[in-house]
Amino acid sequence: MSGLRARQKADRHRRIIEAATALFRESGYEGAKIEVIAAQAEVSIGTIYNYYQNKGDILGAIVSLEVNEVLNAGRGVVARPPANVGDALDTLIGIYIEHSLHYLSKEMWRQAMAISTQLPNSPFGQAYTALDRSLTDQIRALIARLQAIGLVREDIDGAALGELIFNNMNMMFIEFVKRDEARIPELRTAIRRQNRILVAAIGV
Amino acid sequence: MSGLRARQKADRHRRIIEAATALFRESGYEGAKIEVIAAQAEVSIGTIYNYYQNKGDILGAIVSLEVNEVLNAGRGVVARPPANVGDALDTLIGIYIEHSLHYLSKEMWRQAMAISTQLPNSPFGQAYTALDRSLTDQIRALIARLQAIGLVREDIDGAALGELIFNNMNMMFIEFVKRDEARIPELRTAIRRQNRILVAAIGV
DNA sequence: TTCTAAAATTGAGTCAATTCTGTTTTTATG
DNA sequence: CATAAAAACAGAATTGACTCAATTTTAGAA
Repeated sequence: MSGLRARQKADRHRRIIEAATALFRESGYEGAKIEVIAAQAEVSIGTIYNYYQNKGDILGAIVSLEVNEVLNAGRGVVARPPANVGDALDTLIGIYIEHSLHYLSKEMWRQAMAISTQLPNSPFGQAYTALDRSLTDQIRALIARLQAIGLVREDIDGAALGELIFNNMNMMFIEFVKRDEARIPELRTAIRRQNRILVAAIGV
Repeated sequence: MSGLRARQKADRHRRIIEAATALFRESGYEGAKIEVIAAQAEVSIGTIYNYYQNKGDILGAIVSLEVNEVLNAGRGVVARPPANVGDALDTLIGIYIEHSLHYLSKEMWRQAMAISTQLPNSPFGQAYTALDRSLTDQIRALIARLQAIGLVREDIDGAALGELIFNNMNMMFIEFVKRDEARIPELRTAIRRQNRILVAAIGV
């Protein structure tokens, strides 16, 4: 019987994530003390460290939820892309960016990104890299789809192009979260302008 | 007379940076305790914090040295670029990448990047952003030069293109420092492959 | 040379993440 | 239902970055 123990475990996980999400949003990542998260989740400090290797991993679990939602939303665009290369890219990237601040504040993103570079081999570091990879793959899938439809030249190196587009978008997003006053519409406009160069180069 | 006081100050700065560089390389950023840096530099803990706002700023000073060297080396390429768009980009990017591990280990880069996203408004965060900006500007200058020579089409949006190339390179470099086993030649090959798409699009 | 205000240094103390060890709870077995 | 091993928990102790009030050093005026 794996009953009680497993149930309690899942329950504690949930309580910790809920408490942390609330506190991160409320007081910021640094401001949310482990002691307080523990109290609000009704577990001890030791238990938190039994579930997560460090404070960053708690944030990591929250980031994963967000990115997986974004990936899901992106699937629809890849399946039925707008009938124009520029719009197709803009729509997919739009989904990524518009969703991005749904659960996570800019400060939470900054911390998450920082931790993922700081500790690339921690559970969260690896998970974050995998998420980036999934996003890159989704952009590549869109390009492949556009090639299949005949909107993008067949001789284009889709794998390299997908990386190029993702890397540029991601870097722009990093700069975006670094500046509290930066706004989404301007971010999207800037990325559109950059992608225009590519769109001109790859269209049939 | 600005003598003694200024001299001692410069001397202490130098000793702190020297001690920190050695210890960061030896024990890693986390492993290098402020207490030990202070002892090795023959100043007190408090003095270190009088010179630098936090541990990250010490690393920041070292990063600035490195990046400024790279920027200097890049000037030569911009002044007399190879007579071919692909080679010109590859040469400039080659300089950036080949220099990058001269003073800084991958671990130091990871920390520096992490801090710059984590605390974008700290002295170091701002300096790091400015350095990125300078590198972007240098790539833009190269493109402008190539346009002047007639190797790149005049109607290309040079500003956006420069960002695109820098952002992609930078993101590739971030992934590179995140993986200890990653090697420079493979990094350069991958970036060359990505840039090939652009080169094809922008050549006259 | 002597003296004083300003500048700089010092290191013990604070604070919060993480570790560690003893205790409690759960499970499985007879 | 008793019990021993395994798993999970608790929270006091540790650790290391950073602060701050007291002390020392320097500059330069008298």
